[in-house]
Amino acid sequence: MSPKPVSPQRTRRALWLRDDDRPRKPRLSRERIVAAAVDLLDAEGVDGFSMRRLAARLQAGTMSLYEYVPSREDVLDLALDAALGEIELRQPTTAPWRDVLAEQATETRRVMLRHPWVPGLVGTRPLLGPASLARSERAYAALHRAGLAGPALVAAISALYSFVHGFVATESTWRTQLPDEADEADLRRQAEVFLAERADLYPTLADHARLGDDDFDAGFALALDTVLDGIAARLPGSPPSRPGP
Amino acid sequence: MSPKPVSPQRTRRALWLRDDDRPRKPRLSRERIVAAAVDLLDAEGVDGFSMRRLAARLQAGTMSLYEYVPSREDVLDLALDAALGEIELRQPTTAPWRDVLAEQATETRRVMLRHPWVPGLVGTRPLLGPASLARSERAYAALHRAGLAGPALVAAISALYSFVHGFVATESTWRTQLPDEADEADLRRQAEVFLAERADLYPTLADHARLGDDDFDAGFALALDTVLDGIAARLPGSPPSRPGP
DNA sequence: CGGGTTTCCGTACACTGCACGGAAGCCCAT
DNA sequence: ATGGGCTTCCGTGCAGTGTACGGAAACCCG
Repeated sequence: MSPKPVSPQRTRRALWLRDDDRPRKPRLSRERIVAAAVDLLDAEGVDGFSMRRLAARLQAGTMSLYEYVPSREDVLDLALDAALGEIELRQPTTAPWRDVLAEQATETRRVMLRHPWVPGLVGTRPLLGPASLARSERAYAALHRAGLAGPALVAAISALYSFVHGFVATESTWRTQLPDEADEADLRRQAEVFLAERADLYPTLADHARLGDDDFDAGFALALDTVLDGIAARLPGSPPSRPGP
Repeated sequence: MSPKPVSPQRTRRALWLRDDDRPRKPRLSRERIVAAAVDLLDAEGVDGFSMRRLAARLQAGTMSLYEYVPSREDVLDLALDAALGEIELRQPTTAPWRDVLAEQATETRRVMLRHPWVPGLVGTRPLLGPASLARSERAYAALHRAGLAGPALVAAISALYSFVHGFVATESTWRTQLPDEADEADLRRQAEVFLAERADLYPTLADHARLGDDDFDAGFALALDTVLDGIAARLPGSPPSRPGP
């Protein structure tokens, strides 16, 4: 009655949902590999990342890595969670929700900018690593204590972190597109000209969007505040803004 | 006095900032190539995308493509903008800002879900193609007419589209992680178990986040409304919520 | 000291992006 | 008509990729 009895592995199941117990004693280790992967990614970006180069950094044969890690893709999963693990949260869990969330958001951005390959990967795989989950848990808890629950809670967190990830992703592509100071002014000017030439097509844009000439820090703070305002408006005991359908 | 007289090309300059005039008459064309690229990406995802496979689809030699397109990376830029060009906007520019923005956001999401490789690419390169710019222009115009300008305007748009991109990126990874109906229930259950097992570490999460079991449509609508509320609160002539620093 | 387990890794295969240089078609001036 | 130049097209080649396979060597415990 079952036409397909066993399909051995139809999609790569997220690393976090599997488990793996390897006893014994090595020269390499998963930790060492992941740490080296983060370094390599910092230095060369995701394009310059390869298993051979990673192994070389560890002074090991390429295939030795596969004793500790199932695939290149999984190394990226692990490196991503390791990087996100650098997010440090000083605010006590009992602090006002807005402070907790603001700190998380800015810290997340700081870490993502320190590892410019992170934003690109975040949009590519589900965040189920322990570091990601720990971060989510704190955010959920803060807003739950503020009175949200169920779908409204999920939506609020979702709005916040979708925004943070999206913002830093585009910020990061802009920043790495302007790598050294010399060409930076050059490219900015070129971008200005580019928009100015098309001012008939994009008049408002040409007027207001300075295309990466902006202060990203201030922009982030402003946009973050906007999102937090939106969340605040949905908290119990705040004026109903507009009736839903 | 100038130590580095000419550096031939230090980073790949965004395609849109270059120009290229090719007269004459071909069997291939940039349009045909880009259209085929979108098809290939739809069918095989970004991992299955290669210049050889693309050429095969066009019944052409691999190297013929390079007559029309400088590099694989540029093909991806072009395909991305082509896909974003499918965003259709029915609202007249004179409609209320909230309607314009809401339509843009949901249409963007629809298109991104129709081409599941799009969200992953968006976080990877600046959006300077004509389709992206046209979309931005409309959004800027709508909010400009509502009274925003300068950094506040930029921040509002930035909040909105960062959110949309971020949301659809994670939604998309979840969806493609659950490709066929058979395993879907399976993975959902596994994810539930996964969280339940760790309920001591992530209590709030285990309670409220159903981990992809949710209705993405409703979640998006809710979160989008939250962000729009935040923007509304910043419009001129709305009650000051909290004093800034 | 023998056998089993576990780390390490050389080799090999199928695949990638793209540089190079040649062939073949077209346009136009003479 | 003929020659030259430009522009398509693309075969070949190179350096590089992820990882399957199977062997070597080190260690543990009997």
